[in-house]
Amino acid sequence: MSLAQPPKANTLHDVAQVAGVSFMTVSRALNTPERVSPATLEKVRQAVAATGYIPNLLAGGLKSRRSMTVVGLVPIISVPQFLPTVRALTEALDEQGYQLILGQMGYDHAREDKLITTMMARRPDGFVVIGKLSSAAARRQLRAVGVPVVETWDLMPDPVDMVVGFSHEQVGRAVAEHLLARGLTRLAVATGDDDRAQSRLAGFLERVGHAVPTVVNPAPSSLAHGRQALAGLLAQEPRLQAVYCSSDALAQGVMVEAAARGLRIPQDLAVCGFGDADFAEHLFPSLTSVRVEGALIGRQAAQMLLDRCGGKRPPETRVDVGFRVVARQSTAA
Amino acid sequence: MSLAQPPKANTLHDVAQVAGVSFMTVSRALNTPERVSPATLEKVRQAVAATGYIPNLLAGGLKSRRSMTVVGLVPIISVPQFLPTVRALTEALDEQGYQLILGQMGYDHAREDKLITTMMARRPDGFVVIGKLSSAAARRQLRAVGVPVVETWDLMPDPVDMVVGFSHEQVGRAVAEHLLARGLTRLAVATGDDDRAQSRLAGFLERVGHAVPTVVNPAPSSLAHGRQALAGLLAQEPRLQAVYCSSDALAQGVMVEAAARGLRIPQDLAVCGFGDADFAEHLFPSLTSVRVEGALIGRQAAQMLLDRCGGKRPPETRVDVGFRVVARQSTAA
DNA sequence: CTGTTAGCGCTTTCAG
DNA sequence: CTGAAAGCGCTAACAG
Repeated sequence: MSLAQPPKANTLHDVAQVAGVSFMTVSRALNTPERVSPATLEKVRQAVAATGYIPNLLAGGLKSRRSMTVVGLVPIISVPQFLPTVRALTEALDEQGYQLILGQMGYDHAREDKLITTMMARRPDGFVVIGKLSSAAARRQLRAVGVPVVETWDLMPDPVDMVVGFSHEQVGRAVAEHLLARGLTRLAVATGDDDRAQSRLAGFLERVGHAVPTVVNPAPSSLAHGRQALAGLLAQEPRLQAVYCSSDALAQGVMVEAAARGLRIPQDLAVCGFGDADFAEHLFPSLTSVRVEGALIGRQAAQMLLDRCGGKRPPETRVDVGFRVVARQSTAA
Repeated sequence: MSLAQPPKANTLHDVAQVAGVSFMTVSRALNTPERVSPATLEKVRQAVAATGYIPNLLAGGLKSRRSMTVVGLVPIISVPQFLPTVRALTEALDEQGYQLILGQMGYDHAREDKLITTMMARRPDGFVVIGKLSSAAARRQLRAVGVPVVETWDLMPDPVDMVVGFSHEQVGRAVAEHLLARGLTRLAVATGDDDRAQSRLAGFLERVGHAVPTVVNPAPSSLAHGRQALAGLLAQEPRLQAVYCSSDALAQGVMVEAAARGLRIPQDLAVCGFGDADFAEHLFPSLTSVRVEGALIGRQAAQMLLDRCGGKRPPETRVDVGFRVVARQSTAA
């Protein structure tokens, strides 16, 4: 071969030699310092500093069966919607010494089985999934292994293990209610084609009580989709009064297209988004949306996972974080 | 203790037993199938399927010193700017059997040392950093260990190891040139306070040749910051002709604030962003911005890293992916 | 409180 | 082409 193996890093043995104790004592000094005498502890501390020792978690994990990693499965990372969750999750895990291994499932459900098998090879201590696991094989596999799993951003009736989310159907109903309460009756929907958006649509239609003009675009939805959607919806129903959009990006697109057509919001057209992105309240006019505590979902998921990893009290297995319709100018009466 | 250890998964031994060969042969069948007879290969294949065997990469990595992981360090994951890079990086690594471990450094440079030490404990085969490593200690440590490092989104003169990015000063100059060429002279800047944005600002001012009204806001910048910024800039110079913004989110905020004040774009105020977010070309009016191939950066970084991991040809050590000012309506003459 | 003894599951190396 | 031996660096269990 050409190159030598990567250089060997210092090990517990090296530190032990410098400190003049057994390597096992060094291990204890690092992991359970309360079981080591203060004098020894100090010697070890200095030896660690002198050698620049960094533990090898691969080795530790092999023996202890705790890799101190959690796999995070997202549809694709470039969807802003879920970033607060990923961020909070990563931070919460990091605080406890766990790291996040990122996996992208794509919206087509195709990679799911392969990805989970790949990830299992890393022997993670848990899985956090944005959305639900849709592959029966994957669900079976995870259950069989008994690894903790938190599905998020939804409240499916039959989670693999734990779940923290909210009811998308309720969101749909609440949005419909919000619009109807303002006397808006000629409604329409611009929505992504993912499961959650479809659930919201179902709830929306249930509350409205009849079909409405609808444009469905492939997830992840974008501002461009929103512009196209409004064009399509106006073609179906020129006298449209309000549009519910399955994301704030979509809603923004609708607002842009409305502006381009000289339609005033909310006088000529009311708009409601979903997700309450950071920009929603700062648009002009400000955008009515549905606030979801994405960061809370991430923190909660981390805690549920770590509780279970620690073998602590049986953690909550199903957490509803709720949501809130935030009324702003775009749907003002 | 309360709970038993997690259940033991199948090992090479289990598969070997079923297949009626030695465990070493199974290992070869999986890793170097060309060195195993077709008949044996088939037996092993069936045994793997029957047992549902999933390799243990922790064990493999311990001996081989190749963990098949790469650490990705981002400022914070919730900045949309870098997502195409993270996405492409994750995908490119996954294709080669590598997974991405995510680390968030924050914009304050404080966590850098601690984070890198934490990550080193996982013995990654490489690091990809969005931005530059600023801690001298961290840089020294990484160099000492000899682990491949790719810094991205910038072209610093003294990278730790490899670098793929572009010149932010050149971007600043190009944007200034673009605005000046349109006869706009009363310019202003709304910018984030991160290193890269500051470099662009420096290039911008160099080309302009004199100071201009400037509002600096803490990264990551948002639409809300953009609105505030325009308000602040107009207070400094009511007859403003053009604003360069260090991100498209900021630029969008400037556009929103302009709309709220009844200013027409570009007639009353020209606006230029940076990053060419997906929404830039679909705004109304469409937003002039600076296109950077974020996904290319991710793919290129992955390739450089894996080339080096494979001990292949000395890979490129410095790649300039360039950029392009995309002129749109927001700066039309 | 400290040390010794066994591996964790795999890859490397060396023999057949 | 296949097998046996050794050990990666650490933790768990048991001894002192």
